[in-house]
Amino acid sequence: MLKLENIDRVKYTQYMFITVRLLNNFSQELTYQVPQDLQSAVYRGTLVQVPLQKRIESAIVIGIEPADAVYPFKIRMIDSIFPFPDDTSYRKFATSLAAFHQIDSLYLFKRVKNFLTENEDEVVQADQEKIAQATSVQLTDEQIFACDSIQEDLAAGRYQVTVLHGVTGSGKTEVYKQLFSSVLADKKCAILLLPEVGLAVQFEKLLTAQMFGVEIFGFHSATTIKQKRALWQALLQERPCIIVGVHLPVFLPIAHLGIIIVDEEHDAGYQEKNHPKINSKNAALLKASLKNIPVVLGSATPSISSLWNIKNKSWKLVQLKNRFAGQFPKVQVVALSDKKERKNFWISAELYVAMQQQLIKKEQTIIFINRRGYSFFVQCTGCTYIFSCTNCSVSLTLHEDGRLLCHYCNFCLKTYEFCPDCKGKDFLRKGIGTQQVVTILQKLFPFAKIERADLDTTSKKKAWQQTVQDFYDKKIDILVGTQSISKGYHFPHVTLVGILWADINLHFPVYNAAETTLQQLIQVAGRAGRQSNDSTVIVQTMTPHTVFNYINEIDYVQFYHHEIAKRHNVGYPPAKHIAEIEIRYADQNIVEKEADAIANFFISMASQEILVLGPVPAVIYRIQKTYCQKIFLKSIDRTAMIQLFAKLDKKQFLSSLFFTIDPIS
DNA sequence: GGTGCGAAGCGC
DNA sequence: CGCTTCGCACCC
Repeated sequence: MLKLENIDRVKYTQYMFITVRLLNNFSQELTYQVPQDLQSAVYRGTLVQVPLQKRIESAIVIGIEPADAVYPFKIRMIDSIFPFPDDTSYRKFATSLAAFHQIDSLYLFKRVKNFLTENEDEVVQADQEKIAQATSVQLTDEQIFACDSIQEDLAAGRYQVTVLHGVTGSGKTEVYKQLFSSVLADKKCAILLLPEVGLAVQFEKLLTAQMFGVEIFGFHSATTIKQKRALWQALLQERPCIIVGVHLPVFLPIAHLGIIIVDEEHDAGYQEKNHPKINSKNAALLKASLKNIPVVLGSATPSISSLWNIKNKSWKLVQLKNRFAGQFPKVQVVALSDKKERKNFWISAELYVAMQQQLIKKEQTIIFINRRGYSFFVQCTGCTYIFSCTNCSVSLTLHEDGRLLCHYCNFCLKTYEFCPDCKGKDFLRKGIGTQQVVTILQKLFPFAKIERADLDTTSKKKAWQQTVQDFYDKKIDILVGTQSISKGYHFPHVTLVGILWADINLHFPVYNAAETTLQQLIQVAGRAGRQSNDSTVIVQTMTPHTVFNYINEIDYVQFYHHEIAKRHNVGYPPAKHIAEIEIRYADQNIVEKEADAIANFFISMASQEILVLGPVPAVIYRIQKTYCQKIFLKSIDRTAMIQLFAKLDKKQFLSSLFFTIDPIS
């Protein structure tokens, strides 16, 4: 064993010198040597294990140094090379993504390393979903056309985005399966993204059941460490496989990737919940463009921005217009404002009659409402005091058991007998929730079997599964639910869907409220009539709005023309881009002062085509005892906004800064 | 004089 | 970041 102190400079030169950056948050660059037998495998970007003081750390090679360099300190030898799949575009991908989000360029490497070094014990159990077993089917002409079109891009090896607009029940999955088969036959991998873990698990099972002799890996928060390691092994060995997940699959280095499919591409779930708010659909587009492979964006309700890109970025549009089975439901819009005689404010005469018919025909009904809990808030009639959370600036929500809960931090108030302000005892309850609806319906239809399925009950996984199974088995007549039932479930015996308050989110202060509301309504409406030719959707609204003209799936694309004009007029995505800067700190005064300083900096530095808005306190300006201010930038040019933010010296502020391009609220 | 904890310093 | 070392308060 050679002692380092004894090696003179001549002997040094037989080694290679490298500078590395550690994958923890230690940002200083360090220099190491590489022993001769490892030299041929070390490049810029190679992951290595290096000794640091008394431990071994992971690091990335950022530079190769001249062999005759002299250092004023002892140079230690790297320990080993970290096994990493041979993905030639990965470094470019990682740095581009980091630049886009204005974060550390090693961010992706850190995440990949973290999942490889995760502890064995923490195993999250996935939802067990029932898969309707569909044997392989003869493709329709539409499906064949879609496959052929995308296969052309596959064969040509080009980056081409295809928006696959397929109405609910049109068999997009069959197209995906076909594409996977050809990619795998070519000894390449495929990525399938879904907007939430539950759906990813479902698809993983469906593909496993329907595609034989194919390696399928789930890669999301519900996959066990063992499964993740098996996937990593497969990637190292460059075995062809399908990787299913929400965000993580696009972050992986993959040697031979053939295609990326993003299902339900309009869904907000693709944006990560925490900063950096990486949108895996966008990340997929970046990855595919660097690798020259096709991307398929599937949806029954494609996003306005994707439809815009068909016009403006030569994306392709392929449509599946026909349902496999069953006809589209009849959509009926009724006004809740109308003072017609009815038993309860929330149940219109039309809905009441339709539900009664259902019970007589012994067919199932879904009642949809997008609110959690019993009602919105509790207000004192004496002094108008509203109970709100002590940590967050939002009103507390009343639950069935009388508790008041904060939806952001789970703060809980058990009793509220007296108003803390005026000691009054009279309270007003506003709004509507699933629990209240169940109570109302139970009164109206005393003999019907009614169950609820919202986020509250969904968190109790077992009970939720049982409810879904019971509904599937027709043990329940009426299911009252929130978002959670609108995705991925096929209840063939449902012939009536009632949407209680369709415009509940329509007047929310976000630019895409109409788009997301319509997408949600179509999604829910699509639960009806998967097997029947006579089904109905009743949409109850407080105030009339043009989006309700487009609920019929066939008309969806028409909505684009209506909506895009509005986006142009007010300068919102996709016509213009938005950058959001969040400024957070525990002290309110400091947050406000620093937010002003940052806004002034932007105003002084911004070019003509960047608009600076704010600072404004965030809608929920206090979450878990942290204050938050926001500044928005608006411009056609995303890069210009990124460069402007990059110019800001972040170290001078106490507040944490978070930067997001085109955030989804 | 021992110890316990937070701040400061260092890593190749 | 993770680990070691330094220094001061506090022990009774």
